[in-house]
Amino acid sequence: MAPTIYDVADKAGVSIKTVSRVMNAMPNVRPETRDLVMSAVAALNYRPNISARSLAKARSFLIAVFFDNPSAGYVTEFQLGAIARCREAGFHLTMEPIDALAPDLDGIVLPLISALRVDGVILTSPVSDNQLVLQVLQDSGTPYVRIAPDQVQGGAPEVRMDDVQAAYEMTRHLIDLGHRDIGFIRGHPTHSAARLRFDGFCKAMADRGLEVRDRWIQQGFFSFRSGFECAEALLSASDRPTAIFASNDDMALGAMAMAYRLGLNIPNDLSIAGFDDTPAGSVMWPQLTTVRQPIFDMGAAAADLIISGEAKAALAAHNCPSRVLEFRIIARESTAPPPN
Amino acid sequence: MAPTIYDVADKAGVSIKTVSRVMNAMPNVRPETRDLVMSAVAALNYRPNISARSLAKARSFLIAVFFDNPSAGYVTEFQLGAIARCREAGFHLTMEPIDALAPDLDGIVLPLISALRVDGVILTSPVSDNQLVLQVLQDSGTPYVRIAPDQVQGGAPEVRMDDVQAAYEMTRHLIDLGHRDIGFIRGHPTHSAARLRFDGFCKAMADRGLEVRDRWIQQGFFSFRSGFECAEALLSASDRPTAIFASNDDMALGAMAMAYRLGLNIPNDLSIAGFDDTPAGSVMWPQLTTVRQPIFDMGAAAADLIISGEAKAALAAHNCPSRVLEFRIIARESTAPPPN
DNA sequence: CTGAAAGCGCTTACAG
DNA sequence: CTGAAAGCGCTTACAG
Repeated sequence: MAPTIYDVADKAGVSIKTVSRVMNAMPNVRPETRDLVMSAVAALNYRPNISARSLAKARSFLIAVFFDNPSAGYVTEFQLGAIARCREAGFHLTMEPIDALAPDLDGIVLPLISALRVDGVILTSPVSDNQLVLQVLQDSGTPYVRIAPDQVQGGAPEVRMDDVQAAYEMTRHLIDLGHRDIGFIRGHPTHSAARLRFDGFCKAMADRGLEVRDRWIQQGFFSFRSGFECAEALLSASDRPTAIFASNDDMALGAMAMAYRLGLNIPNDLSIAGFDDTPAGSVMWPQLTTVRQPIFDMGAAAADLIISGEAKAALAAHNCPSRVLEFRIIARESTAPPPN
Repeated sequence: MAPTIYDVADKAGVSIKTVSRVMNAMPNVRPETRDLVMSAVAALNYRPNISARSLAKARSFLIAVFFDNPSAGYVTEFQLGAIARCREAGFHLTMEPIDALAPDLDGIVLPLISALRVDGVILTSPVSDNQLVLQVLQDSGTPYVRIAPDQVQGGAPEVRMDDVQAAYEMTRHLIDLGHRDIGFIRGHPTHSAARLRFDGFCKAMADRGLEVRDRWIQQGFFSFRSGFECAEALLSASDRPTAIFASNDDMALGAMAMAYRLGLNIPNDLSIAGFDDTPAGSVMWPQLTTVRQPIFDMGAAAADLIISGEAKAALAAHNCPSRVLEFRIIARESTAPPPN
């Protein structure tokens, strides 16, 4: 039904090998021969069968993303970036949700990679720090890329941004506005970025000789609800902070909702800053001051590391080249000087 | 490197055909033979190579989702449902964002299906009403499923819910609380569900003899920002409605933000209702009254229609069996009787 | 109930 | 610069 390489070869009057050469942009084809083949391809509307190609090359042109992330905005944005790069190279992306706490985790992961024979796997945080998953990948010889991992570990490239520095600069932004009493909402404990952002916050406070009060540090989980609840703990006492720095946008929005509930005006009574620059933050009122994290670009970079073969090379050499992407502080309307 | 069907056959002392029979759960295998094969499979940790199987069977075990949706929450939830069903059946999902306005849309879609040879395509709204995409799929003989389509059209099964009835019941809920002055925020004009929800609203109002004022109907786009802006138009005049029914949760949350900005208390001064029951709505304060749409189940149903072969049958018979899933009105804290 | 042979549509050495 | 042959790892008729 669909035309095969034989049909194209017949029509062009060449061998299938020559068609293969043209389709794969290999050298040693005369321009005229090439044109002949291309015409036949166009006339028949031929596309190579990816299964046949996969079988012959022992490659699948398929990249899997293992994820376990509470933020739909993050997942979607990352996915879009990875797909963009895949499309340029004729690759496809398959999304595989992974429950890190599943009892038979390797029973889930192993079939995934051994049946599909993906050319590579992208691990978003916190799966990027799951030792069992890393081990299975390593043992099976599957190239993989770790996103924002915690521990440096050989065998796979890393894609990350400088979370410490970003949190440092955002804290600095609040301090420069005049805030001295700053509350902090920590991120999900299993995500290493959560720890790094907290480190950056503490460092900035210490550098200016400002006190980090225990009561003003709250443990969140990257969800809107946790931000809502942490803000209540932060704001209900009489000695409340004049600014809150939340470790991601979802929690910042939760904090904002709680502030409204308590009758506080933002930013006049309270400044709020987030982290991520997800779409919701830029349309919330007032617009959220946040750190722009290049999530789309991180997805594209991760796909590129697999497509380019760097991930495979890292696996063989057991090293971990890393790509560090740029962030940017986005000062919008949710932060202002403290009252009085 | 990875064990093949020959390795298993050798170890079990049978032919590869018998191994194939066991792996595919086909009849005519003696229990003892079956056990022999299973032991060999376990011992070698054998998994059939999906590329080889695809090539031989002319099937890919791959399902593509074509989407073009502004709501990350919707996309992720749908994807999770589809993946759950795929995993049971050894299928995988590849996500393909489609820009309906791309100038060379068929140049994008055609390679996608002819190279991958997916076993089926799931079209979420509004791609499910894109005539060009439908035509390409139909011509190529690729089974597909349409989610919440507008026009009934032969060739593919549909998965939908009764948007008219759901909007009708939600409007009824507001009327029963005592509201007579109800504003409505319409959804994105290219999504057929947007029109159906508006129809349900109008029907409920008419059935109770209530007036639908032009000024109280606003055109939104399913985004937080559009809900925010529509609510401003609705609430800034002196004769404002006592309740707002937004066509999705994102817009309802936008309306809520605007109400706060204008100093209105929810639900005492103003009731707000949404549609979808996305996670954000249930943690916002006050929790959003909304329609629970079974997005996860719709994803699972769509995958099932392809895996079970119903989509293929529909293509051959040129009919369109439909699966209509149940909704539920979730009355939470954002709606209450009108003031006075 | 089980097996030997051919074929799915490509690519990879190997010749020339 | 081009081609004939073998092989990737499965499944599908066809025998027995």
